[in-house]
Amino acid sequence: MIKIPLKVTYAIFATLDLALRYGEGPVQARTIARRQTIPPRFIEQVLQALKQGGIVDSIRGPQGGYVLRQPPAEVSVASIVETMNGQTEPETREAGTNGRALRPPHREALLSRLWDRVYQAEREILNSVTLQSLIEQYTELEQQRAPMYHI
Amino acid sequence: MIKIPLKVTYAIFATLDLALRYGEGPVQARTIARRQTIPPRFIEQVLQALKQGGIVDSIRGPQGGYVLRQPPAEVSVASIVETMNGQTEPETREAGTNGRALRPPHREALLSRLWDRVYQAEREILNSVTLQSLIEQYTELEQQRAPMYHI
DNA sequence: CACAATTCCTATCGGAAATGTATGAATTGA
DNA sequence: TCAATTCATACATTTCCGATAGGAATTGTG
Repeated sequence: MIKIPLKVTYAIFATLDLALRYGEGPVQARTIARRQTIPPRFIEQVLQALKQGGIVDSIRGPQGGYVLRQPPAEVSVASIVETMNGQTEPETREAGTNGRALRPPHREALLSRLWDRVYQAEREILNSVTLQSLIEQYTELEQQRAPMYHI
Repeated sequence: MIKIPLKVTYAIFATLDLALRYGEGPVQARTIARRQTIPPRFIEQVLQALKQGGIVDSIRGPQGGYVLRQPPAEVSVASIVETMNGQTEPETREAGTNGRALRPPHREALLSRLWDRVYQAEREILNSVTLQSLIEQYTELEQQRAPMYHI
């Protein structure tokens, strides 16, 4: 029931792709797009945002591409989500001041306290998950599927 | 950073308005709209949704209106939020199946697990808050503002 | 029964946001 | 110099959200 923008999902898969090749030099946007089935021209914008957020670095020119700025264990999903969300805020519309007659001021405060608690809980969870732990979970799942193939 | 639809805020204030008059007979949509500064024609839709969700009951005809279906202590904010969110789902679009080349199936599972955890945490918080407790918090805040006036 | 008050149903609309496409400029290794 | 790549920006399309509108259905009251 939670609404996760596609943009965020793309960003996680893209950084996950980079995490799997961490230390092996830059990966091109096109390559990530192909492997992760993300629209090629769209992923550029996602990577731009991730660069602005300090998640990835970029190398221009031939053989250029993108690399994770920090090792996968240092990159929390929270930082990715926050980066992708906090992108576009042209005007902080103040909902509630649209007409006249502001209700008692506490009315608004009541709910923002509640939303704050929810947001806080969300952040704690996403902060505890890193690209590294995601990869580990992933390989676990893979092994459950085809168990002991390597023995 | 969390995006709470106005619809949800309206729904909470509307039910809160009903909670304050619980047991005193139906309240008309127009009355709630005026008191809570909500667009009159819009609140009808909100109340419709709340009715579909089993939160309120409606009485038609003159002197009709809306009433809470259960006492305020029994109505959790979670039930209101879920009712208002789960409204419009024409088709559960499966992101990722749009072209060809499904990625390894676990890739999707990985994230849905994560979102599930987040959603779960949110639900636990919202489940612990009822209209009754909101009212109590509200009057507490009011008394802090103008303390001891009644002594 | 007639009437008016109310809920109920459904369509529509404008603007904003999300998603995706397009074009070309800037950078840089070879 | 050239080609591969990122970078910047604008544009198009679709979907969602908040809101408005018109009238149908229900029902208490005189």
